[in-house]
Amino acid sequence: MSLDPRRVLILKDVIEATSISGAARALGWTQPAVTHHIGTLERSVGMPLLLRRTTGVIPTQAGKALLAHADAIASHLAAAEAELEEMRLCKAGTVRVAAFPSALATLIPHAMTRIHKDSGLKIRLTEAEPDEAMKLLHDDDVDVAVVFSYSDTQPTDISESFDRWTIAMDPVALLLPPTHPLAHKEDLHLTDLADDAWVAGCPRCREHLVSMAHRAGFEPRIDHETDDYVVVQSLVSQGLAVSVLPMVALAAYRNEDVVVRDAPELTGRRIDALFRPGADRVPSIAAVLGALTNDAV
Amino acid sequence: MSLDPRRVLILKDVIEATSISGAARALGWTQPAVTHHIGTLERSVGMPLLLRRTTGVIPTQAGKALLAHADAIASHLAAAEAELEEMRLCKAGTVRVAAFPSALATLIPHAMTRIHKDSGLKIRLTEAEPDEAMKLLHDDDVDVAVVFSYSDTQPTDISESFDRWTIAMDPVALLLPPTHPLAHKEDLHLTDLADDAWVAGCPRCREHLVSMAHRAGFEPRIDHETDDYVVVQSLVSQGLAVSVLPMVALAAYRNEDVVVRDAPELTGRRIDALFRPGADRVPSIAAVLGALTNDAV
DNA sequence: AAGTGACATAAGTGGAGTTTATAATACCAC
DNA sequence: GTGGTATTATAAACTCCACTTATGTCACTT
Repeated sequence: MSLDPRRVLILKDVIEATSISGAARALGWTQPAVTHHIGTLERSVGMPLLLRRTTGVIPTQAGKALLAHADAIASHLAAAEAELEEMRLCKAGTVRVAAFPSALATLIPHAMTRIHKDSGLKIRLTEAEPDEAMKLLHDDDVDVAVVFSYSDTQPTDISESFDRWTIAMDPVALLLPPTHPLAHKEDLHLTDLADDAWVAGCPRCREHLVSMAHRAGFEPRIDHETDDYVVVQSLVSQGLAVSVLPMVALAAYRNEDVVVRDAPELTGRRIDALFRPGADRVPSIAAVLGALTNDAV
Repeated sequence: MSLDPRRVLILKDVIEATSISGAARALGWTQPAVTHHIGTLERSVGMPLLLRRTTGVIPTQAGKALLAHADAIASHLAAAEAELEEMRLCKAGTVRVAAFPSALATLIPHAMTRIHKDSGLKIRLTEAEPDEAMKLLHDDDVDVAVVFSYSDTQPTDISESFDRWTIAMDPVALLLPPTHPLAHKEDLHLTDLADDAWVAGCPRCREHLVSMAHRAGFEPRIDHETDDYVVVQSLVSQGLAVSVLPMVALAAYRNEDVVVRDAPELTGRRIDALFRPGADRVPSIAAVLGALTNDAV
């Protein structure tokens, strides 16, 4: 027969109180209740654990042996309780976050300083483009994936399997070389740049660019490709091409030799924090999500 | 709120089964029962411990933390169970026995070899005269006290506070020098030795001797006193006195130059194994008691 | 001898814990 | 797609465990 851990702990109380009724008082119970527990415990081990005296009880050898283990069990329970309490207060624990580069340069640092200020949470950051970040999330390599998505791209099946908190809407801006003839044209439209050379970013961004161009009525001539927003601005500043970049990327790095313009045809992207369904009820993860959304400007 | 150790162990089962229903099957329960336990456990710690998927569950960080402690608790429970099982089967444990010298020389060795043969029990022996042995028992310095008592001495209050198993009745015999005129007299009575010099043993034995003599109608002349049964026989063999000794003492050592006789007035002593009340239900102690009583001839 | 505090036992009761039944959801095979 | 089979949660009913109350006994104390 198997030992009931609760009764083992009751035995510990009894031995420490040196009497059954003493333990009962300490537990806020009546004496027969404790007597009954000890009785069933003894029946389950098949021998007496206590010798009854009119002055109280004294443990047998078996009782002493069991007491030693009971102490260990009680310690572990107490330690677990303390640890969980710390977690509940976000004093401990690590939340693993994956984010795309420009978010890592802008949104995340704000959120991290806020979290460090009012909790003891540790954050482990991983740089990853959205698709990779979602894979990390799926494989339980991260707890939160900060991703972006364009409204004109189909949501992938994997991205749908997560819950999301939307952090921010991130508008997209046009980038022109200062020397570009239309750099300062009023009422600038996308079609004005139908014949220009373009720099495209990552596959998703390229797709978004093409999609916007199609809606405006032309096929963009994409001469260069890079997902590095510093390189994009560098190419533009030297007059080699025009391009688009999200404002968050521009907030992360801004080349002064680039003219930033808006155009009515431009559609933005949405920045989401993804997490495994239900994970937002875990306090530490909720704290990170909260810090991220509050930081949105 | 305090953690219920049973539920912590259930959580361990669930995580190891990777699903609630899997754990329920393993436990021989239904799935809602386990769901309920996990639910109350989560409520008691104030945060989710598991993330629910349709394919099963995966532990949160808090769940993993608790799992670590659950493993430790389960180990301790298993270890305790194994240890107690060994004790129950008398494969382990130590029984501390106090006994008077002649018992230590005769009864105890027989019992010990028997115990060593069919159990792994360890025995720790202490030599002690009855009064001292009872004090050791009272102070929990030994588990069993092998003592003797004469029917004509009042039981002390302390000896009454123990339970006892009677090991043997030990008759007492007369010791005469071979040169004694009555050494081979038929129909020998105690009064025949009313004018002889006597050797008396320990205080109890002396009391017993005097008591027997009084009943026979004389006051014995006690010239020598020693509680060493070798010395007693040595004195008798050299014709310095007559004496009485229990048969167990004679079995331990027998001086061939002493004549051993019976007499109708002689009353024997009882040899008991004393133990704290209830201790005979402890298997290891019961084994020792059993070996002692079975050895009685 | 009465009082006190220990333990055990019996009987009654309330609630914790379990089962049965049902529903929702996701995945897999056909 | 659709049916079958996983998983989960939830509601309601029932069982039995684990308490309490009440009582008895024993030992020590006054």
